[in-house]
Amino acid sequence: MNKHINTVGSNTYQRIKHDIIYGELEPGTKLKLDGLKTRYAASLSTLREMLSRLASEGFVAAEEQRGFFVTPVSREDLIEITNLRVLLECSAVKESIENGDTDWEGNLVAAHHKLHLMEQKMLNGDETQKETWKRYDGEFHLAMIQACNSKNLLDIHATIYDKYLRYQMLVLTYRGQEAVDEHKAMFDAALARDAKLAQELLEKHIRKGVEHTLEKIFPKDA
Amino acid sequence: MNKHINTVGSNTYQRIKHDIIYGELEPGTKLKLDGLKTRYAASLSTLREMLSRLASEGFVAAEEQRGFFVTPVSREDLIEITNLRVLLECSAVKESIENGDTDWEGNLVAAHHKLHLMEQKMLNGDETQKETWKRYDGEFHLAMIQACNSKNLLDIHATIYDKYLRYQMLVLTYRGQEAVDEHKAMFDAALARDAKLAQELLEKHIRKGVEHTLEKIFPKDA
DNA sequence: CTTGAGAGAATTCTCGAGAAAATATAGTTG
DNA sequence: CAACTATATTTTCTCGAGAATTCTCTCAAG
Repeated sequence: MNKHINTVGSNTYQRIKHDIIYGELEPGTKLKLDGLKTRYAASLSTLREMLSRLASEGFVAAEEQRGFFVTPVSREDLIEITNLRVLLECSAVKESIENGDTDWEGNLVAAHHKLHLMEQKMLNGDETQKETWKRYDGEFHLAMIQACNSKNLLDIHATIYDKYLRYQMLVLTYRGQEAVDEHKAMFDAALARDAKLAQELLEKHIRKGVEHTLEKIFPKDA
Repeated sequence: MNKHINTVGSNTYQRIKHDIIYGELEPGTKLKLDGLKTRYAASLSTLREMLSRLASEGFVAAEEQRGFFVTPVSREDLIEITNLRVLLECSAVKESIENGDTDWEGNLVAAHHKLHLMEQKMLNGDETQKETWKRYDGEFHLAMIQACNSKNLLDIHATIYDKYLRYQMLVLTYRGQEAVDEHKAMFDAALARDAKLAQELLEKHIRKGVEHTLEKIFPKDA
């Protein structure tokens, strides 16, 4: 029971980050300290500290003497995020498959199982838990790369994934059976320890998902 | 002269970051707020804000309710940093070479020239400006990937490079003619727009440099 | 000699107030 | 009417103080 210590700071940090990722604070919004103070019930110093953190992670844009903004979204940014995710996650999945032990396999099986259950629900028309589904999706992808033996890589990937997630939340589209099959195929490739195949499937999976998102958020570009 | 960065906060941020990278704040050191307050002449709130930022970049380790520490160094961490740098920089150099325009070439030529001059000085025995030399080295590597068309990638790379730089500063060894030749070869490959060759040379260059460092900081591996 | 409890000291965490800077408003001039 | 200047308002930036938590040292018990 690794209970999270509830300091005011880390609590508001998590809430602001969540609100940005899940679109409750819209891209480009000016974050006036006085407003946040009432909304999150924290002091200026504490808020600044957390906004600085979010700024260096890239969720908030900080302009000297001019305040904080929710980082804007753009077509180019989504493309960059996607390419980075492909680069990092493919590299990590290779390492992970080559080094993963029994524990890793166990966690992967569990993660895929949970995701698969949720996907079945979605296919049957129950779309009430999209946020939970997306969480299981993220946990599955994390489980795939967990054994890559690089804390640094996992940290960077986590941030990139959250940025990707924000774009997903702007549309929250469900690709249905197609995505389900892709997850299953990646899962099988990982258990079969076929790193090369897993990498190829993963890249296709990521890029296909983003294609949908791109089309919906930034349609029709020259 | 777009140089208006004179808030107390960003100033101390830069100084602390510099002191960590250049070893003036040793790895593992406890960063007591009261001590930093006198050393950097800033208030607690301001210091916390900047330490939080450095923590999310990975230069400082922050433990809830227990304060801040300079991130420790380790053999494993250096290996992770190196692998990430190879992954990111090789990917970026490919994009850069394939997309770079005339401006990019110009800046690259300039950066290599400055680096080369400094390398000649070093070869002639003038070792008084190692810090400047390392800066030109960094600027050359940055110039190589500058045209990769991904702000996100460049940002992450900059942080990873600074982490690598900290390990370099712990030993500050000079590989001499060997490294000079490698820089020249990469430079030529870039101008010839041979992305594949540049990637190979870059990976070898990075790994060779780190081999030296690893041996010096963490000698004797099982 | 080791272990554990408790008081005291040190340190972190949180807050509101005043100084500095940026933005908005009003007034003047060509 | 446009453009520039001076003033007023808003917002950010910086600071020290008090509350909450952790650490340290002493002392007693097994």
